[in-house]
Amino acid sequence: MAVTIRDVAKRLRLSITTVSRALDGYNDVSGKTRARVIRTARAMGYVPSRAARQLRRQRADAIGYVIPGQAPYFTDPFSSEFIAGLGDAATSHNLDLLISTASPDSDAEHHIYARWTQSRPVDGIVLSRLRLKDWRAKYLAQNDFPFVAHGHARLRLDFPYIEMDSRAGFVQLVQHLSARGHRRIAYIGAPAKFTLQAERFAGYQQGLADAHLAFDATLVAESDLTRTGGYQAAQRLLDLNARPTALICVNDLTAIGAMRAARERGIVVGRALAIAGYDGTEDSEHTDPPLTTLRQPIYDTAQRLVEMLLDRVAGKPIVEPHVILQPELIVRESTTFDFSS
Amino acid sequence: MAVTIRDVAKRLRLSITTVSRALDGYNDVSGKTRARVIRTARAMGYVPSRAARQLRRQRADAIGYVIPGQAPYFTDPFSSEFIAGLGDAATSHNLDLLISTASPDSDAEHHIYARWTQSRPVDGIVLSRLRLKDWRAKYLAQNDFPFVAHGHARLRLDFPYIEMDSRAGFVQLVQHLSARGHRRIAYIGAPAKFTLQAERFAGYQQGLADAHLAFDATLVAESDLTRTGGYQAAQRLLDLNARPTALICVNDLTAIGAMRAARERGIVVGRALAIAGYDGTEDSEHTDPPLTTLRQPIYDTAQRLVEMLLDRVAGKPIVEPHVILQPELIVRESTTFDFSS
DNA sequence: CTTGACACCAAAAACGTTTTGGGAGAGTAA
DNA sequence: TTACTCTCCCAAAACGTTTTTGGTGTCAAG
Repeated sequence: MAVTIRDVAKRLRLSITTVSRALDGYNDVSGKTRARVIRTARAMGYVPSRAARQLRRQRADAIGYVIPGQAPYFTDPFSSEFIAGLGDAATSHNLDLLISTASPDSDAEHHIYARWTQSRPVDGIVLSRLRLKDWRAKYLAQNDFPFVAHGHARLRLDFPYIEMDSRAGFVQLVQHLSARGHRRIAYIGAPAKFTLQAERFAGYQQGLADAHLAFDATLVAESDLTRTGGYQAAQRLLDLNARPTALICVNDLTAIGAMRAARERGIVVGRALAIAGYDGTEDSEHTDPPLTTLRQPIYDTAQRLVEMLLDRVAGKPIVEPHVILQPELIVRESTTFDFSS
Repeated sequence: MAVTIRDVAKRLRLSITTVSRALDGYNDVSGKTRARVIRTARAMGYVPSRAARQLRRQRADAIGYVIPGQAPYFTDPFSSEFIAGLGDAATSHNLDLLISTASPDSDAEHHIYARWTQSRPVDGIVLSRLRLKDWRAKYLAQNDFPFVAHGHARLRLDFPYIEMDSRAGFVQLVQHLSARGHRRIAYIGAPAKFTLQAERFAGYQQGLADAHLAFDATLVAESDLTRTGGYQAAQRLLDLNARPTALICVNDLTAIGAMRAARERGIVVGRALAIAGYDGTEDSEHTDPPLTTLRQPIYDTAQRLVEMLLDRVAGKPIVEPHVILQPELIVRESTTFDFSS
């Protein structure tokens, strides 16, 4: 079928060993022979069998990522960009990227992690959207399986991660809004189990405190990080008697849904209502009006995570195992109107 | 390290063969022995090594998909939903899904397909966003590598695919617009090499002809299927002296970008300008105003493609190798205003 | 009693690599 | 010459499965 190393060796009248070592760049092969081998191998279209190599080296040369979505409607641009980053990094390191989908804490999720750690089709795993008590982190650490994460958990566990200081970001955002005269600032969040919710919500509260604004629980809604979720949550908030003048959303998707709810009520976003999101997705540039948001470098983060993971897999110490990045506040028309005037 | 079949056999004082055959459900193992084997294997946490199995069976139990994006900014919800469909289908068949990214006709793309066909980490490949002369289809067919496609190519090649009758969809869309009094209907398309462009453009032209409207080349713009691309293309069209009153976009993303261009010019979408897209992504529900679009069942299509691919891999004849689906016209406020009044 | 048929199991080959442990020959030093 | 060191190459083992081939009892039929 496919051309194997044996075919190449036979053609060259060399041993399999020599061909293998020549291709792998060992220095116990003469330059002439190596050149001959490489030329012939390429000419014959030889590519090592992945399975055989994996079996022998006990390494898969692949990494895995489980998209944390609720199928069939996961269309979060965060995931897309994250996957693009992982994919490109993987390719440039000659790795394969294995993808699966499972909603958080579902049976499917448990199953896939069990399979990946036992059957070892991947050398390491990238986690994203961590939960405060993330069973995945616990499980992988327990089984001594290499992994890195986007975001951290509140567990007595040490693992490499990159996270955004989204708390600081939201503090900054509240400040931005209060400086424009907003006094009733609402917040649409995510389920409490997610670390990102804990931090962003904390940032929101901290921001209120900094601005000497009272926290009002009725101005807080929980959603599910989707457009539709944001739409529904915003409906409730906008129908309050004392309507908020500003809406901080846990991510851009939520904000996009919220904008729709406002429009349906004839509330002009950017004038009668300020709305802000988080992520800095391309979507946010094209909303009406363009959305104020906190940008995080999703693609680059994904790439960097792969680097960290590879070090982890290789057993090398990781230079900077806990990276904390600052999100960048991007002010657009959805929040520029000054309410104090 | 991990527990192997040998360990299980030793524990049970059975041969490796028997353990293997018991687990695989052959009927030349007594029921009692089988039960014993299964129980012990589970208790010991035995999971067959993927690599060893692959090597021996000459099958990877995995399928591959290359995201046709321009990194780093691929955030097309089409891909997201497509991947979700592939992933779920793969999981339910106990397959792995390998993902890579490469922009069309790039070196990276050639490289990845070469590697996947030679090194065989996947049993089959799913293609999407076909090109008229798709080298991938040609290449895979030539190398007798199993694949299926979303959309077809204009090649003398027979392969299984599912495609949308987007031509008919666009005819219907033009009819919808002309019935509302639009006479200057513009079109923002994609690069000509894509099959989807050929078909949708043809539908647009056919629709004009059906409505006895003259085709005007200045009302046609080429874009790149992204929001930003749509934004730029729309700018040109909206700055024409004789401005179009309707804008048909090759996909939703393009339409979203176009809407922004209109807003920046103070043109009220839905009143002074009709805009329509294609795909029926969740995005389209939340734009301002909500976007008229042609919905295609991305997630279901992906799942069905996996089924077809598996038949192909197994060498089974495919019941219905060429599926053609009708997109569903979803009329929303972006095109409801009647110009003839 | 012999002959199959059947149920069960073991040994060994094979999949295609990488790695281990030399080994032949040439050159150099004593 | 002998002993030693390089340089270049190779045979064989190993990775963990599945599959092929064949062997041993037991039992029923002839």
